[in-house]
Amino acid sequence: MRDLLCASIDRSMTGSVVTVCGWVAKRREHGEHLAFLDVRDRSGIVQAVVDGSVDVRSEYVVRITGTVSGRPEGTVNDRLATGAIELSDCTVEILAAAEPPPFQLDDRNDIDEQVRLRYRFLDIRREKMQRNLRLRAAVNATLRRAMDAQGFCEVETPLLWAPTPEGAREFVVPSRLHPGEFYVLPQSPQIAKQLLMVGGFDRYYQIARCLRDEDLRADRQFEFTQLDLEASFVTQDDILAFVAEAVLDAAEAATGVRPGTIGSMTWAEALDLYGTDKPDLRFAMVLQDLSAAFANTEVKAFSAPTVKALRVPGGASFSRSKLDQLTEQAKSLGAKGLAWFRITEDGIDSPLARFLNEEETRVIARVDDAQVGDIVLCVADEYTLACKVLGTLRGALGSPPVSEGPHHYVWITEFPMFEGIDEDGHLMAAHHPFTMPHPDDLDLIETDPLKVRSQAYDLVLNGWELGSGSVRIHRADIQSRIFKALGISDEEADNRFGFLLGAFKYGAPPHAGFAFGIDRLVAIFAGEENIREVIAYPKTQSGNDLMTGAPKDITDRQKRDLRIKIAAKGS
RNA sequence: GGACCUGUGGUGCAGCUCGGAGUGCACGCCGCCCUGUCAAGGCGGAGGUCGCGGGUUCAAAUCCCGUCAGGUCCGCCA
Repeated sequence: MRDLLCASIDRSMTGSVVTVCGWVAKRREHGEHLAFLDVRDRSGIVQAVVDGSVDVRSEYVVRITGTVSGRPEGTVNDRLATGAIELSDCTVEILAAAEPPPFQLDDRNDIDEQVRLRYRFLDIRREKMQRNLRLRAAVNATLRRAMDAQGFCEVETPLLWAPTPEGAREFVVPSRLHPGEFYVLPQSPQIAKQLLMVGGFDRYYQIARCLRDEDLRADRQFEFTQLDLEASFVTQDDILAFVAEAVLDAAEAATGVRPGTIGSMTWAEALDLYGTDKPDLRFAMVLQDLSAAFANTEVKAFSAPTVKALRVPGGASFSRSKLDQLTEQAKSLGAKGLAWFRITEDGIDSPLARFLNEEETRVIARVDDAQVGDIVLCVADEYTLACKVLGTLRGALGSPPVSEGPHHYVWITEFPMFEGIDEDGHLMAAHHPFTMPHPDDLDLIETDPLKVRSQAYDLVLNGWELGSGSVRIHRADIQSRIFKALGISDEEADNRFGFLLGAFKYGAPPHAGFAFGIDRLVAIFAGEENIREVIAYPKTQSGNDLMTGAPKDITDRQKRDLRIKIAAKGS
């Protein structure tokens, strides 16, 4: 139907007759005998010179046959890849007429996302969406190649799985053949892939769709895509190397530059220095611990187990209302307040300045090599809270836009095994209950469980958590000690994970794995703040698909088959 | 479940504080003119439930209450 793509036409083809197909991106009218058409296909646009009587308008689908010609002198368009040539003596065949689209596809105006999503099929015709989705395809292809090259075998796992009421809320699928019983859509192929290890697929991967019925965010959709992998007879370091190879290959494919090796820090270091387990390393602003200097302070606001400080470069110019707003933010995160100290020519400017003794003043003024014009923010509280509050402020005040700055990858290792206590007084697993504790901490499971580190690790890029993984427990004795710590009885464990634990009795190899979000990775590669920009058909924050209208009612027949009745609201 | 922001011809915005005729800008659309444009240009034109409902008022896009939709965030996401 066509010979080549619009943007592939160049000077070397001058004189030849070619046929292209595409959409009319723009028509420029010059009277009865001359009009210019920009014809667009997936490659770009080429200009066709046609008679003014040719009746095609924006977004008509056309097939144009014309002679490749150099443009007359002085009419070359340097801003266009094909700006030196045009198609002349054109025959225009209208393959499909088109109504004017509900919004312009030329990026001249911003478009409300509501409108874009309602007409997503038009939105993805736009150059930016074409670029983003093709970037995503290139990343997928690279990831597959990298995993294949490392000896991994792609295995598909079921979308219809058994309910495992643990972790994220699952999407439920009613069974027609077994009315009253349900499948769930997997929040991840976690158990399936561990069973693959028992099954002897010692290097598994999959580009897997995962589904979680939790509230949506800029970086979270109901359904998202992960590069999921698992391997047997490997250490944590092996897994990190497999993943790094795939991610760095993808980065190279996406950006043209292969990043250096991925550094790492422990979870405890990340919390201490950055106040978060997903630090954005594109900028410095490291938290400082002033607890020692304020151990015996007279300043009431600072009489707390921990005093943490954050220097904000240039922050001395913050207005009082800006500081009030930061204080409110700190309070909403659980802090009792936020102390601030402007570093000025004349010393420290702060409501608290007159309460500080000489040594304390000196310490404040030296935080993170503070300079005149900076501001130092302090939170005094329990250690973890102080870190997290300042970590959040650090991100809010320091993080550049997604599209800016280098790509700074970092491994976060040695996550705690347990975090907090649930309503029933049981410890909660920080990762999941099959995570192997750190070998040095096995003795602490029963004595000091909150100190137990795990062999769980995250990959973080520019403040985004890309993914996480762990070495799994393959020994029944350790598993039962973890279940015990979590308050999961033998019966309960059997009920929830019986088929996994049962399978492990038949020879479970030591294994470990990882999964990372491709949506997030591609969004960062594309410089997008929102993963919807790299997903063809995303849902809104309230879980609606504005194009299809989903979710929707089903027919009475469908309900009858499934024996489903909708209860009245509030019942 | 909660907080905040947004909603005005097809699209993007201004108008809203301080109520006074649907007023304006850019793009698009339709018609006419135009033989070298490429953000083409010129002339003319059509196009509105100011998200929806209620209230205050002589009078509401504008003030108040409620509600819906979209967004950002908190909770949630083992």
